[in-house]
Amino acid sequence: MAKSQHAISPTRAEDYPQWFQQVVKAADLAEVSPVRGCMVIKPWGYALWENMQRVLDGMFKETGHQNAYFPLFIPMSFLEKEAAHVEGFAKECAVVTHYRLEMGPDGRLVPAGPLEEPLIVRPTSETIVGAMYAKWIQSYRDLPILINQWANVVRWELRTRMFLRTAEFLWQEGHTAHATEAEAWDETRRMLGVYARFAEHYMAMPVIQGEKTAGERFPGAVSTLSIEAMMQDRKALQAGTSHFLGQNFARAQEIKFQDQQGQEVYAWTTSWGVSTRLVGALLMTHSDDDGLVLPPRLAPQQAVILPIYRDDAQRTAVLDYCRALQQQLQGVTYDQSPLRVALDDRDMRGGEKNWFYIKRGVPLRLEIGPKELERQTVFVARRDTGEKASVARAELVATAAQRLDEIQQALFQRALALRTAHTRGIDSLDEFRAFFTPQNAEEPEIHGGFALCHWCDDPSVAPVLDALKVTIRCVPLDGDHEPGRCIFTGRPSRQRVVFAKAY
RNA sequence: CGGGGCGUAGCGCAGUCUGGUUAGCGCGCCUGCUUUGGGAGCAGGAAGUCGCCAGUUCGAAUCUGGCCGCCCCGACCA
Repeated sequence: MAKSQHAISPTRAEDYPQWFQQVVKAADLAEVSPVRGCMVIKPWGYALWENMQRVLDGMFKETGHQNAYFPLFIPMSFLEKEAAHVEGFAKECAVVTHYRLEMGPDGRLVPAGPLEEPLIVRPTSETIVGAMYAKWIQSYRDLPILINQWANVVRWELRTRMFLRTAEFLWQEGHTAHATEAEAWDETRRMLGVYARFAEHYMAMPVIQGEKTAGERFPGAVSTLSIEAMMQDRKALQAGTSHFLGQNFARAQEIKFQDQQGQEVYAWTTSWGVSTRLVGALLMTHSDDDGLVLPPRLAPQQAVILPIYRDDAQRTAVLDYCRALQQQLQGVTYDQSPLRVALDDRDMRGGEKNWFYIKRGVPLRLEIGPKELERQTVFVARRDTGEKASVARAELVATAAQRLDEIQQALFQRALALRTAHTRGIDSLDEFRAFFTPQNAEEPEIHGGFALCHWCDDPSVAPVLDALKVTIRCVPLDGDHEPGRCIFTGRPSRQRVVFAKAY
């Protein structure tokens, strides 16, 4: 008996947040853990993250960075050093106050051995890294320091969603120190560029590079740059950030050095990061009502071979053909690596196995049965378009890389088309309100998008945005800088900024 | 942390208002047979301290109190 038309219920149009949860489940990416607010990342989800890590790590190294590792725990006093930083993170920190457990009178364990100074579990590592940099840097010759770490961090979020906001998450955080302001600014922009390139070239996710307004800035930063992407529900997702920290942390933590003139001066620092949120971003950019859709460059498996047979005789012949095909395809180079092609000979019904891979988003499914053996063909199904065709075996091997590349490009173009279709320059407050107001207030349908508007930093703007649940995503770095008038106050504006509802 | 909802088999639920034999159903799981090119059919089977603790009662999944957890909506956030 065939199930409903789509593998995922509800569909995107019916209930987008529920659809998201169902895709995570159907693709077996992760599940909620017994630990409040934390998720277990399952092998398929983790393999995806590993691919992201591998590519990003290569990009960081190409731009001169080295990996290191700093402690999970940070003395509480470290966090107090930078005023804005404390305020930003204090209310969401896990705090370690004891170092052992004892059996209580009721037979249950109770914390014992109070710590003299509580430790916090890092929500981010600027302070512990800065403390070390203060020791490592004495001379301008010690600069720049360009370090990245892959780590987990904890932010005690009140409301969590898998991959998008969990109490513990995996990320990388780059921390650099420079002799000059200009050099630190270059670094901040360079790493934002790395993120943008990764998002677009690997994730096939178009992004807007921009600068955050004061209200959205990282606590303690002078300036925060971000990449912003539009999800399929037209909401914005901040997918990566790069902070110019100025000398704020350097002053707070005495990161100083002697310059060429023998003067003692403070260093200029930056920090930048992306997290497992990128997995959520990838999901919401490409997936459909049948489950996950993966861009080939990041797919843990780029193709899967599905043997079809009735009896043992067929099984042997089909599997031989499949193994030979797998070997041939593994000899193909795609994105500078051998093509990742799996052969699934599990004893499972054909339809069920097919859906297994549809839901997991494998870009190409290659069905091999007696007919294919006879004709020396492969039955190829494309995940992104659903297109299916019988292709000569030799031709498939010859065009496999090109086919994956087509999928990669098609996904990017489709995402870009969605963003373009729902990005609009808006010049009046009425139109702005209409753009961000759903037709059905009870059950809001997918609506809105990115509004490009003139704006000025005036306190009267905030209540209007709050009422609509709209935020300023960023001031685009490469937007046209035509001047105009703020749609809220009528005052002069230097350029348009991006407004959207956001995750 | 405020408002609302929910905890019963691995998952999803019914039963609770109106206490009463052995707590059911669907999916999944196990075994067998038949099947197998888009989510199989039949037969048999395993699996539950009804979230936890206390109370009321001859008797509690059901009533009362407390606690814990999860989900949704707000405020906060990568």
